[in-house]
Amino acid sequence: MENYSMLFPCSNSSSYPISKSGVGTSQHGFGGQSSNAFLGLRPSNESSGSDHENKGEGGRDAAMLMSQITGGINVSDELGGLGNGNSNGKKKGEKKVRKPRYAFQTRSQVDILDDGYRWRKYGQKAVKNNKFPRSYYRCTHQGCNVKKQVQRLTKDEGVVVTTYEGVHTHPIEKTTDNFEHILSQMQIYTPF
DNA sequence: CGCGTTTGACCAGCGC
DNA sequence: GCGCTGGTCAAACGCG
Repeated sequence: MENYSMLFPCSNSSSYPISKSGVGTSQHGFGGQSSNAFLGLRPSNESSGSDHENKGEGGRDAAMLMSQITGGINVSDELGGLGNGNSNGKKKGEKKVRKPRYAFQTRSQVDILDDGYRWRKYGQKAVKNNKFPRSYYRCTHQGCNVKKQVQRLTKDEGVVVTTYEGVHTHPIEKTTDNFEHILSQMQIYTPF
């Protein structure tokens, strides 16, 4: 994963100069943890197999726009009933099916990128080797189980790493005029 | 009052 | 087996 090709090589957005220094996250291992890839994600090629959930409403999904960075990793199955009464979040005996995750980093003053969807924060954790906490968000749309994690890099406080998990099953909720602007800030890497 | 955030606790996976 | 860490829950709280 050392080789991430930049799909959106930071256009010359004047207001948000992107330093190439903070780019090679994989080299630094994201705070020194696993050398695998983004946030410990592993690049894999089985993502194609998960098309049962990849129907992204005509590609409006932000994660799809960002294109895939880290391949599908198997997370906990349908995420469905984690906690609801069911003590065991996972079923025994069943192999866990992970949803593909898409990670990208942006240089932004704010942690929360307004990608047009409504997110509800459901957790925050201090991460090892990182002085900034990681925030966990879930899409508030009914039936949509998309999650995302937002974390700021210790090495470069201006860089925010967002990891999407899953694909939205509904159209975008509000138009984001500044979405292009966000895209212009984005640096995306794909394992090739 | 409804919705979203905060925060501590809990649980499971993984490495040693 | 134990401890660490990441991920999630859920009650309390805040804000519009």
